[in-house]
Amino acid sequence: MMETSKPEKSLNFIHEIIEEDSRNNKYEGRVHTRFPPEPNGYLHIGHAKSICLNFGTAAKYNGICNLRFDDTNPVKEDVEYVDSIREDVRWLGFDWGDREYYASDYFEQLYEYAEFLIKKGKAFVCDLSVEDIGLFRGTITQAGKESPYRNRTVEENLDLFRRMRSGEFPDGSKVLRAKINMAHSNMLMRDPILYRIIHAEHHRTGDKWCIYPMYDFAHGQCDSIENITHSICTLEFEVHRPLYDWFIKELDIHAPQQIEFARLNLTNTVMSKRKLLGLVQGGYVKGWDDPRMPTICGLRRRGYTPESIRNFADIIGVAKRDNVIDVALLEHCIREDLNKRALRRLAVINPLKLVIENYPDDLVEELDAVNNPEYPEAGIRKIPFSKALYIEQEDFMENPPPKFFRLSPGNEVRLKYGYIVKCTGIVKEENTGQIKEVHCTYDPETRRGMPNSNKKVKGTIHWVSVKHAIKAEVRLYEHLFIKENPEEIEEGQDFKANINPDSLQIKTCFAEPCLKEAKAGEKYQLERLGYFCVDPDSESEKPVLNRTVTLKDSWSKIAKK
RNA sequence: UGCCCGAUGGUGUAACUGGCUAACACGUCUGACUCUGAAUCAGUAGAGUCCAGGUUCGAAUCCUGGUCGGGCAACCA
Repeated sequence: MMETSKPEKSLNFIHEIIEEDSRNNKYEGRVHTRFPPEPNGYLHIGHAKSICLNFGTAAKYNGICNLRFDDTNPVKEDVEYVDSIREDVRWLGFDWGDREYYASDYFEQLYEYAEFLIKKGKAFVCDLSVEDIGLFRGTITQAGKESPYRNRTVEENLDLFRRMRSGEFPDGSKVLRAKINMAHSNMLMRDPILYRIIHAEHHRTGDKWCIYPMYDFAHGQCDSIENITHSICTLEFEVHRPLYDWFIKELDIHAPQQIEFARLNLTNTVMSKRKLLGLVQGGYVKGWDDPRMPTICGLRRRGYTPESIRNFADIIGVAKRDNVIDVALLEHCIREDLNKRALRRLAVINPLKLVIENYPDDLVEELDAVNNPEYPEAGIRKIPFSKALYIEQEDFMENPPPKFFRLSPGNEVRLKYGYIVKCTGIVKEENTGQIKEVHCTYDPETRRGMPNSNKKVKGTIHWVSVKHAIKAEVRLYEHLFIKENPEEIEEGQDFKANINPDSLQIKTCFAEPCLKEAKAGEKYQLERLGYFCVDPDSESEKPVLNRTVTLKDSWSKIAKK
């Protein structure tokens, strides 16, 4: 009953900044964040961290979070991505209400900001070529040189900029630049580009514009316009913060606080958009939603739940140091969640026939099986039991090593939900000597509720009735990359050498009949085989099950020793 | 070679902002229980906080100097 005053979870550094601001009444105690993806690709688990961070911190402080599409580069962006992002964020369980915004909503306002800077003498139109701009910028250790166009008059700049807007000049011929300092130690402050000319169709504004603002000129101002208080972004934008603040100050508008955090890295996983695109385009995977992809849609199809991903984001925490999270942690999160919700089913992947010699030939019994042992309210189902069964090949060993609890000659084992059987013999293939079937006898008194049902045996194995089994397709997934840090793979290098050839194995299994009615998206635990999700995209007659994750298996460790 | 940022068990995150034996989670290993060896429960090992100095009664926390890692020279975001 006694509640300790100590909070369950300590505050992360972002929370501390927010609480500090709140103490200083910096934003009247308001917390307003935003998740600002560029619609140029699909969201992945790294974005999920950012989404949880932005929506989560807002919620924690009774604030709100906007969804804003950072669509300032028409040549890279597409509505396809907008739609997928919207769907993925919603699926993760976050609600942005009516606050769905686009940087392109603010193009007119941003344009006015630009004219304002020109009039203030803080921006100029530059005619230098791409190459020359690069040359004039200097290097990381050497100061740059000022553009020869830097001292144009306000009138000339204004005239030129307006003509840029009206479409008078071709792509690449002119840009608008801020007038800051070509000798600044921060390269981004060396007269950064504000606007460039792109005669391209924008997915929202069509051909209304032919000049588009750069990220730096758009992001902070968009934050400001939306009255954002805390603009949470990844570490690589740290060096952009002085510029972010510079625009806000020169424009004299509401000043949000940019806060940077370290992006998520996962072992055996690539996260960069370029590489993910390479996997899709190179045909290494079957699309953005391939269950081996770390994309949100891939994880969803694989069988991950929003809850498990949110929990994962919570557990990994947030800080500024580079980190590589073991995928085992992600897998732990999904096992934990699926253990609670997945229905148990019996299925055999590598069948071995088991014949119960003393079981009546034509008898079929309907055995009660619980759907989830931890949640009785999940109910029970009936499974047909008969004389001939399939068991898993690995559940029988002719010459068992010590500590092998499963079936072996002379040994007793329980058939899950059914009887205790004793192995009495093996039938082998005449030529090859391979085990064709295993024979056993059963004790009719050992069924649940029977007098001998409490008899202790070391092992329990799963089975399925030969006569009644249905066939199902199972897709067994492993990590796509063998390498623990595949992000190190050089740009342009072929993925082939690094891809795990066993990352996808398609097999047919024999399953209990009730799996016939499996519906898309449903989650099952096939005893000992792992957690599975019914593939939503399959057009196959038989059920198709994607393995989300294997069960932890301590036997394989024992066996190795 | 310049600027910015970071460094705590195998991995990640904490440590009431200078104060108790450096905590928690995952992973590891061990045991109990079980109609699966899963789950559950209990327990174990593993860091003295990048290094060297300094301030202090007291430093993971402050100062100085190093070392290592990351980011920055798209008309990408």
